[in-house]
Amino acid sequence: MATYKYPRPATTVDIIVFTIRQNRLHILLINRGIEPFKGVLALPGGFVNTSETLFAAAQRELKEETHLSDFHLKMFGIFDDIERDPRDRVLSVGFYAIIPSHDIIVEAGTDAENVDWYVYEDLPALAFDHNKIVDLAFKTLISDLENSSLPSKFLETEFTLAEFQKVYEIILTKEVDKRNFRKWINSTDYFVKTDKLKSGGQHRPAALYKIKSSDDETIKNSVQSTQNEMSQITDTSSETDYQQGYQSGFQQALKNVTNFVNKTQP
Amino acid sequence: MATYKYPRPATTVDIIVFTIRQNRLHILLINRGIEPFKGVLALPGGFVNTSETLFAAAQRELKEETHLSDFHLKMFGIFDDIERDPRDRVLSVGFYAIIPSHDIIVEAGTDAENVDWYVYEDLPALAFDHNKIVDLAFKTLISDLENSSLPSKFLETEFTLAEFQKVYEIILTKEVDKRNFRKWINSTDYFVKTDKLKSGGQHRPAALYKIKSSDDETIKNSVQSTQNEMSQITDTSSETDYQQGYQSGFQQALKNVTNFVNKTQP
DNA sequence: GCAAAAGTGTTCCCGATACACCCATGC
DNA sequence: GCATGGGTGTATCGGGAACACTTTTGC
Repeated sequence: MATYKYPRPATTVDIIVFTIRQNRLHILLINRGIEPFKGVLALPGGFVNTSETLFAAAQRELKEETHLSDFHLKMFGIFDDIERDPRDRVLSVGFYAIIPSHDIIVEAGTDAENVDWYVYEDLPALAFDHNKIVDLAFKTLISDLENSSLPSKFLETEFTLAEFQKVYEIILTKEVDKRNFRKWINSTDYFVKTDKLKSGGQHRPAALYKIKSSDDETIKNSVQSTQNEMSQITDTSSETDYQQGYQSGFQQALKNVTNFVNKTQP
Repeated sequence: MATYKYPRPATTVDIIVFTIRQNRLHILLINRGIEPFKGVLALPGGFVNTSETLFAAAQRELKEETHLSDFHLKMFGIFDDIERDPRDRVLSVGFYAIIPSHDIIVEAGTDAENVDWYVYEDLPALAFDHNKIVDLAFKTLISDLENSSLPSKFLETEFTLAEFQKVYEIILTKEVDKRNFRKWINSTDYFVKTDKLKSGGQHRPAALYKIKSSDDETIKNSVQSTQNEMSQITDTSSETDYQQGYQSGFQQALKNVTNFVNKTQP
């Protein structure tokens, strides 16, 4: 290894905060108050200190800039283009966060002139390579929908199945079959029907569901820990030559490893 | 954002080089020539310069320490435990490489007293948190077997189906059904039968296959580009509460995004 | 009673799996 | 001719997907 005296790239974290408002997926952006890209929209984020993990840095930055503190947080990528920051060599580690719609807090912090929500599908050009980071965040979010407990992070602790289904439909921009959706809900042991009902309009009240857990508060205010590891490099280019590998006879073996565990931490 | 004057973590790359020797999965380790962990086995790797991408750093380090230059290379994780390096705050980005068995070159470089192959299943305690890094590299390799073209990187450009099947069996430590395996080979359009045969012993010669590609050399000497992005945080802890998410009606949509493209670059 | 959303089962299809025998060659 | 690995097809099963009607409430 080289010594410690060489110039080293700096490291930042950038956070894509997803929420759903008015039936559309939104992300949180700041209007940059300083150069470079002053006045341009950018992701919340900032430099990583030497005394904190990447997760801690992401939590700290998001709190500083938006006063949000509890959310589902997940590392999804690293961005290392040499010229991605005009000032210096800066690596960035991307995180995405999910907050329920009712938790919306928008309050500019130190570095941000302005913080606001923007419709995901209609984003302008962002500072640095942040459009690229957002793209990968969204792709990761989509693939993470397979983790069943994830989409309920967009909702309050108790939710109707119609609301839950709507989350999928909004993110995927695709209609979902109600019967199959409910069949799947029952096939997992992730959700339980509470004995409460939600009445809303001139129709039959809907049963409220919640995540099955010994500790509801842990779920609601969770930050997803990943033991500081990530995997699965992705390529955002749109070649379609992916092909499934051979699985016969060892599909189970593959599944056991492929289906990474998601663990929450308080 | 903060200014650029704060102390910053250093960034290293560590590379797990996989190959198959004597029908067993091996990885390349160096016997560290310098403190800390002098005399202890460790992964090849080193510090990232400000003028290179993480991929370039991984290629450079591997070449410096092992004189290997052409290989399949993939980023799979980031390791940021605060105390992972006793000297300083050091982030490490993990890569794995695959080289065909016949390409084996072992030659100690600048920082390594010794470089050698070790059986994956029988590794000793390594320096730093390298055991943890190796664990995730292997898990990523397993899940990447679903990318069909990947396991052929362990072989020469032309290979028999028996050899190819053996690669799966060695890595998964599990027998694979020959008929289903060949059915799958034909169902993909990744491989083509050449008109060559390989005779080897008192039995019927086997047809040689190769990856279907317009440029065979590109495949053989490829370094996998990932546009410097990675995704899919994983957790090596062994909780088993993973659950598949609901897919009905939008499984295709999910698959299109989940099945990340693997792109090669010269 | 009627509008509006909640709730509920069955059938079809495809891909994954299990499984056994003949073929071509070297000696 | 026989030992050795190469090469081939069929039947079953399970999960994903498509699909329509009854139920309960508010007005």
